[in-house]
Amino acid sequence: MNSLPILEPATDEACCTPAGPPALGAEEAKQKALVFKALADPNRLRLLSIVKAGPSGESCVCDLTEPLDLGQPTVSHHLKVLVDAGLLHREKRGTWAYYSLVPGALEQAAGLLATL
Amino acid sequence: MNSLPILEPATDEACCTPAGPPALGAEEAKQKALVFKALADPNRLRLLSIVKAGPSGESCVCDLTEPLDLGQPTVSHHLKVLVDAGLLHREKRGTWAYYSLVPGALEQAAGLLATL
DNA sequence: CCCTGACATTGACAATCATCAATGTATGGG
DNA sequence: CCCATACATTGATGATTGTCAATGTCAGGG
Repeated sequence: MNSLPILEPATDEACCTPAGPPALGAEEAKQKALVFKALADPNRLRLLSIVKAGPSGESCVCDLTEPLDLGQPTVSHHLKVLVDAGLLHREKRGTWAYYSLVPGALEQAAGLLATL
Repeated sequence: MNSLPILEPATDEACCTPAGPPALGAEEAKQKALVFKALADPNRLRLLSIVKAGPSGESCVCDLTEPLDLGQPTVSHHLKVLVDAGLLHREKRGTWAYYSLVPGALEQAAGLLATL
């Protein structure tokens, strides 16, 4: 659906905040908010944490369903949100689906706060 | 209501993720999610941006209502959410209310992503 | 005092979201 | 070919949330 804003040059204004629109353009703000929306759920934060802590750097859904005490469809839904936000990567091997952190995605999300 | 998690030592488990609970505890995750929930709205991101870009580092509500094209009660509501999240500071002088960034709050929020 | 201006609070409503049960799809084994 | 397993998708439901209109509060000016 949506991914991390790829550092677009603020498709909004010309150069140096010409006093017209506010510092952060409406469209730019909407893009950045999508990333934080994906992070704004406790269970999704835990999913990211588990995937990150995994020994091989990746986890399958069956490993994620149990520790969260959530149904499998719900976990699948959260994973989809994180993939759409550009934070997780999905790779299907055989019957299993393996999720891993997109390299640098968390750092880039953190960077969004510095460029407000 | 709620503020930035003050770097608590993860009131959850004993020491080194003893394989029982997942990497990020449920309570810890809920606390961190509160911060990102506050950031998960385009208009609130723009509010932070405007306050940050302000020449004196602070802005009153009347300066924030117009550029966002929102009603005054709505802006007041968003500002309250940001204050409750520990991101903004409110100071009332005379008839006006001045909002400013809590020093280091954005950096601390960004740091939450590094310690997932 | 009353009146105006700046802001907060309340109540209501529509929209979004998190969750689950049920069902769909595809892969691998027999 | 059939069945079990792993995961995704759909539909429904209750809970949050963003927004506004109306009202409340409080300071300053006449």
